[in-house]
Amino acid sequence: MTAADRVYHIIKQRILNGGYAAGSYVREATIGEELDYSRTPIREALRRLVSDGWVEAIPHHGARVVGWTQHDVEEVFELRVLLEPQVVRRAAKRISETQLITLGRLADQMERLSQQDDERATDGIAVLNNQFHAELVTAADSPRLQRLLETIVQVPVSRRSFHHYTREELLCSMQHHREIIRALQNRDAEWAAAIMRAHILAARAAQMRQKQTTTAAHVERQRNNELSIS
Amino acid sequence: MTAADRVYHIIKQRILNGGYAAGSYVREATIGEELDYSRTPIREALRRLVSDGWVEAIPHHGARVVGWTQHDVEEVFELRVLLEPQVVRRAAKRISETQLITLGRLADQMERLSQQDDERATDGIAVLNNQFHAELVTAADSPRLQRLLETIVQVPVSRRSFHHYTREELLCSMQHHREIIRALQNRDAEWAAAIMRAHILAARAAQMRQKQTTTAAHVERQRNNELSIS
DNA sequence: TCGAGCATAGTTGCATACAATAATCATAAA
DNA sequence: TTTATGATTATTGTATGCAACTATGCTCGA
Repeated sequence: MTAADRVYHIIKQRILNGGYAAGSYVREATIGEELDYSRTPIREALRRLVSDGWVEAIPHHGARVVGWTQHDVEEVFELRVLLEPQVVRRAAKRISETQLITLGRLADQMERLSQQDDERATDGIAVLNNQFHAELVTAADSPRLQRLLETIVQVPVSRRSFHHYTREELLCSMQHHREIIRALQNRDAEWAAAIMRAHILAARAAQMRQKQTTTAAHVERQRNNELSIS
Repeated sequence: MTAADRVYHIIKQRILNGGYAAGSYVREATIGEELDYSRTPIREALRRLVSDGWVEAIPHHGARVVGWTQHDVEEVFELRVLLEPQVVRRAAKRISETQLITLGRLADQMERLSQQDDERATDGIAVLNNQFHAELVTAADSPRLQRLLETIVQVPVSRRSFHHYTREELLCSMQHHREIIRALQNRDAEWAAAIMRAHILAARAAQMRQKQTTTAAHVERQRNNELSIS
């Protein structure tokens, strides 16, 4: 792993953790001294973050961390509703028995965790859920589709959403996973796609609802029409 | 415009023109001396080309120009069939009168050119067609959707396809443009999406057919399962 | 004759110094 | 008081030299 790779991941992590606030500038020299790298790998990392859409390059003024508005989140869901069903449509024709077993195991674990009701369990579910979707993307076997999804589905956004699910929504989501697996076992592309579509639309609904119930701590952000991403 | 920008465009152009063959390496030092830049802007340009998907970075071995297989083309069409209808679905709700007029003018010009039947006219149609689609993307007003399309729709591929249309296919394509405009005038998102879907599937059919009718000059490429991109 | 290991060459990866550019602030004139 | 203009400063953009790494070919041993 090169220095540029390391710097890339460090900065990305900081953006996700809120270490760098939206709108703030990431200076090449500043972070370079802090991490004890020269500006060269920092520059490369920032360029990659720009093309990933995490920061925007202001010519001769630096790299600014982008802010997420409610509108951005809606845009992403609109695209996920198109692309994620396509993932399972392809997966239905290509998935292996081994992959189906893996998906089943992930669904088992998620269901077990969803019995409990604490923060740690929810975190666990979020991780497993990401693995579930990653396995589906692998089974879909389309590098371009994978890249498009990686481009738009910023992990923290979808991950955070789990924390705002009601108990009912959580169970519904678990049901979806089971049904997706059944559809894939039957090699039924359209069935799988239909459930995945519902799965994403349900996630969107939860996210949209959360939009309303903002705590006082987020008032400033709301004023700027921005969202916490971590 | 910075040196890195210039280098980026030069290399990209050369890849499109066939100056750099698929599979060949673009050496930082070599092209640096040739264009009389240091390696730094060259590196940056190559990194951008990597993230655009034009070249792939082999660690410690250089940037290799990627080759397009028939399979890649199919993958792209599969995604365009999803995304381009979404463009007009959004555009139907947002497009302005001015933009509708612009689209109408572009359709006029394309139809006029399609009366003729020489290479230059076909080139002209290709350019106008790109403008037509670009106008639709603008009207859709979704930066992310725009970025995804720019990522996957490599202009030369779709552009070349026009040259392989039969007379009938060309007229059909012109009809599609007209009907898309009518659907947008009626603010009918699903009508517009349906026609756009047909439009892309028709383009795919033409492309797939062309796969069969390869000239002797392309035998070597065919042997490697690669396609001309320019 | 085959394989393992080592040397070497060629390429990218990184650091540092310098150049260029644009924003900001102060100052002066209208 | 406001605006324009120029100096200054902060920041990115570029060049160059050196370091690190990988692949390749050669040599030596089995």
